[in-house]
Amino acid sequence: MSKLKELYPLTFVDVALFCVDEQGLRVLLVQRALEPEIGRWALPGGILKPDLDASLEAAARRVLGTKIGVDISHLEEVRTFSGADRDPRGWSVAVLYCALLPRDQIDAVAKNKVAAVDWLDPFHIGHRLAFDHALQIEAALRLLQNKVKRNALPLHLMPELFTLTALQRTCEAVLGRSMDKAVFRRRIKGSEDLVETEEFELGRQRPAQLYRARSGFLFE
Amino acid sequence: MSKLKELYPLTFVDVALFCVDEQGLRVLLVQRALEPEIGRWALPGGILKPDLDASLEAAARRVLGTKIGVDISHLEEVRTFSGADRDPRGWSVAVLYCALLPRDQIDAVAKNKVAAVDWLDPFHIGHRLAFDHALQIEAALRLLQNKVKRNALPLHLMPELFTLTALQRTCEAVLGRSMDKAVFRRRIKGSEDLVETEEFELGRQRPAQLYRARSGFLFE
DNA sequence: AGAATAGTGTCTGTCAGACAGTATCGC
DNA sequence: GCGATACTGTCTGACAGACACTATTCT
Repeated sequence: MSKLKELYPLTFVDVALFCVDEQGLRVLLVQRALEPEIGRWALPGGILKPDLDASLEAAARRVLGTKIGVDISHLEEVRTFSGADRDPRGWSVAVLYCALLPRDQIDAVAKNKVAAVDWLDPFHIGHRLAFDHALQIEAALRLLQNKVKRNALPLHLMPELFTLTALQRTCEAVLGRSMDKAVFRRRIKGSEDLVETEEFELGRQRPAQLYRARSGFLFE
Repeated sequence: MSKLKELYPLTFVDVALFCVDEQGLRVLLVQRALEPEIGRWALPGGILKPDLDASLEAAARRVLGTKIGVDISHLEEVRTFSGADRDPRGWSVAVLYCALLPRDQIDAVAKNKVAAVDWLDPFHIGHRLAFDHALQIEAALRLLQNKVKRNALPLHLMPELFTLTALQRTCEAVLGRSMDKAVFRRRIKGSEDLVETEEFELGRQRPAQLYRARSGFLFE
């Protein structure tokens, strides 16, 4: 078996699942129930199973389903992490994926097969994480921020119907800075992915028009 | 052994090595000397060897050295390709890297351990390629183009000293379209990575000032 | 002088940032 | 009316595209 490890790397998939709540941007972490790094917080992840998985992306989707009970359509590869030292079990490859969860489905996360799950601020993780997962979160966060900087709309983070102000708050949460309202609206008005509805969100003030994402929209 | 294949994927690294010659942008392909896909053209690549390689990127660097005798400092991961069907030897993962070769080192390519090597136009590959390498070239090309579109300067493609016109021709070769000279110069004048020299390239016409890349520059 | 290429000046439209203004609700 | 939030108008500076212009070499 030790001979095997010299020939075949262990292959993992890890997922950085982001959402936005009242506190801002959040990333899902799970507390490890097994060695190695037992008790430490980590990104949800698992071993690639060639007999079960059609691809690495499919493996990531399976892991999200079995470990935390969520079904995410939109997964994007971030990059790989590899080497002999990143996991005590041996030479390993981890392929990191980034995923976004709509803010009205935050509570849908179950905790199958893990000790605990929690949403944490990716800008200030309070824990010392397992393996190289602090690095992984940083890489996923940067990918997400770069896309939003390039005017991609993170509509996967929004509920079915949302106001433009809510969308702006979401982009601000991702970037970690506030934006000018008029500038933001002017920029996104041209987007094909944004569909106006006839509905309004009522509140204590002037009602805000509701929008929805175009079906089949991409986060690009 | 067949049991093994159900547990461990084969892990490959492939490299799309680009250069620019008089014809425009080129990508390096090698003709396979072994089964599977013997005789077909493919990107240079090889199996990850955990006992030799410190990381996937190191593996890519080793493959470039042993197969075609070039030593490339700058490697960038593009993405992974995976699944049961992409290689007849079994469930596999291929991690694709992109690399750039200076135009004055084009002839440095040797052909160790492969039947033949050739530089081909990545926009119009004439051959039917091995595995999913046509897809891989497309992905690497898009990465390269996107960086140049975002005003990154592909200085790794340039020789030690070069004129601004030569740099523009290189960018045009990458993008596959021509650019306005004044616009191009205005844009790159602000770049920290571009260092003016006192030397000039003499020719049949007005001499052109020579530039060099700042040492430690990044392609971003 | 003329050809050829290096390099610059300028007009125009577009868009981001900043900020103030108007509109429409609940109370 | 007042507070609060939605939404819009406008000024300004930066920059891209287009294109014409000047500069410097060789023959």
